[in-house]
Amino acid sequence: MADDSPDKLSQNVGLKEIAQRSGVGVITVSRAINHPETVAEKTRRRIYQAIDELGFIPNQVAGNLARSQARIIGTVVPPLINSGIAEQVQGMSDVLREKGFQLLISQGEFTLEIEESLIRSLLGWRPAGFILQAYVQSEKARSYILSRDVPTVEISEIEGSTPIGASVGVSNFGAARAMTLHLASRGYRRIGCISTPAHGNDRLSRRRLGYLRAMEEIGVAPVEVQRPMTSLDGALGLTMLMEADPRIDAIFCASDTLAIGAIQECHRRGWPVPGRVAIAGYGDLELASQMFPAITSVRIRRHEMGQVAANMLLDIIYHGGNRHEVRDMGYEIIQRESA
Amino acid sequence: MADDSPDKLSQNVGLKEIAQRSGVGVITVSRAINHPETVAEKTRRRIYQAIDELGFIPNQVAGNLARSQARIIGTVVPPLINSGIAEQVQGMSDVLREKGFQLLISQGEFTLEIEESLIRSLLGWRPAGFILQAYVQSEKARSYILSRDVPTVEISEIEGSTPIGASVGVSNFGAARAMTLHLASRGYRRIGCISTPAHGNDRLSRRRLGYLRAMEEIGVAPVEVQRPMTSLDGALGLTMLMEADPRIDAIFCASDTLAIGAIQECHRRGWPVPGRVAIAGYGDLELASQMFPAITSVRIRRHEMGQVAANMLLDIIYHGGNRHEVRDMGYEIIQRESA
DNA sequence: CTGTTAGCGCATTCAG
DNA sequence: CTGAATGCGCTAACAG
Repeated sequence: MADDSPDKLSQNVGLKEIAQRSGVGVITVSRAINHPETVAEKTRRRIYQAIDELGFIPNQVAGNLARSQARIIGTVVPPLINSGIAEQVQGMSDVLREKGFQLLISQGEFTLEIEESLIRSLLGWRPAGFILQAYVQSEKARSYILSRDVPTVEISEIEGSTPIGASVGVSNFGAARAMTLHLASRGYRRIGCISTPAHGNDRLSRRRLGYLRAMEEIGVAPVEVQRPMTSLDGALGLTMLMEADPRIDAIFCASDTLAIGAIQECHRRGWPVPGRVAIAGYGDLELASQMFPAITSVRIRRHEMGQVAANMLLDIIYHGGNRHEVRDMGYEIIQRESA
Repeated sequence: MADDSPDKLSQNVGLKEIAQRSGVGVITVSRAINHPETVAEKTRRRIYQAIDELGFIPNQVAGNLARSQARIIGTVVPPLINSGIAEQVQGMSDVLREKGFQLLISQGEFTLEIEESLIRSLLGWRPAGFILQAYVQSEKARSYILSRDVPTVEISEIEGSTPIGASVGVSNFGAARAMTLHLASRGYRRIGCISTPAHGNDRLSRRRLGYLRAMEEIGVAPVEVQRPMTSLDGALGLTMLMEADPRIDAIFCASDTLAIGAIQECHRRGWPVPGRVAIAGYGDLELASQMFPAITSVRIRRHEMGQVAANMLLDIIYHGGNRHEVRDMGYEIIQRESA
């Protein structure tokens, strides 16, 4: 019989079994799978048939060990909740899947220490690349990545500190400044700001700085408050701001979620928006356009950003693309009703 | 010299190098890493020091090949946007990370065909388990998983069709029915429904059925419309519903996002909520409690659900836990202002 | 407590 | 176009 080890379960099929069954060597099977064009049509068909009959699924772990580099992209993302991050991940997932890469993901609000250990364990899988959400603050984690020379793309603030590798993003600073100036150009003077404290030097803090810069430019004293990024905090932020200075006539919120919360608070108070106070957001969530009043916001093409990041990475991996390319995705001020 | 291959880059450190440097055999190093308690304190310290000095990160690909099962959990999730799925993923990620497992994720809106190929490639990594978002419709994909005998937990409708393995979730049917009856108990009679078409027999369609059942029970003809799950569709849905029957006095929305959209549409029309029409949601997003009016909704403990799923899976993997456990996480009707 | 001997399943040399 | 040997880096047994 062809089966020389009766103990073997039929599910433990490997290249060898396929090879036997189709009367070729293992390597030919391997080739038929990875480089089909190098195998004769006829042989290939026989092999495919055997694969199908035995329900063979190549062991990626073994394959990638032999190749000594895994078709895996590591990624570390902040909590996806209440933010557009999910769209970025979607974008990444879309293109990577198509190219046969898997996404190894770690999600959460991390301390520097955990971040380090995360990067370490990701590195343990010898990933072909990293896509990071501008989240690598720890010097140690950075040096790990650098020393292994793993191609890396950061989705981040475009003007921030030196990226590890390539990066794609928008100028959060510029966008926030532009939005603030936009409010000023529409006649608002006392513009307040609700921003979210950043865990380090990341994109969120840049939005605040953009606001501050704009206020400096228009020569009005800033009034600001920092709150976590929930709609509850948007409401609280508005309250705090109005207490600090009742004459505030517009508020720039560093995220749409905050803006939504602030607007609801205005409704509760019976304040017309933008009649009593104008509210602008950031991020242009789907919800923003549907709110009453519709929220003036900054549009970021997040899904596309994820796709671009993945493509840049693949370009580096496969074609030796520029490891330090910086791609500015730009932003767009969407003028609606709330400001 | 200790270094007998000068060509080797210092980054290509393996167990062997660590072993040499600390004067022990490779296996001892391996043990010091994986089963520290089986190695003498003193030896261990020497090994750790060497690891540190050389910046060694164990190759998981090799390790898992040897172990012939990867410390990887595969997962397939629908688009995370506009849903509570992100929280579930967060919950899973939290516990898996702690236990040294990595999460291999595929995200998207998949056809049966793509779903199959996804499961196949996930299987290629010989994952220790799967956590699926009730998304495996294809018979072929199911049989793949079954035949490899991979421990699986589905986060899903608790009363749906037979799960592949264990499952955790809530009765979407029951919750939707309960909410509808709740509305009835508050005096609403002509209750409409905006639900989202499901890609198959999943939790979304169960919500619709729960609504339908409740209407049958209270003896009122249902009025329903099906729309995608965006806030725009919530607004459109309300419009369509009111056109179909202007006497509708309450609407059950199969998601909070829809409910938010519907409420905004009411605002635009100058309709008081719940004065003109009451609106109830499902899911209890953070936003729901902050809206004006605050949205009456069904609370699902999604983060916890993710954690429970991960823990059930680990229990199966490590302690031979019940492979077909069904855990009902329950739901809670949160009465607020909108209905 | 530690080391030696064998693979894990596949892909990359080389020949044929 | 195909095949046979060799090794990817680590871990599981068994010995010592």
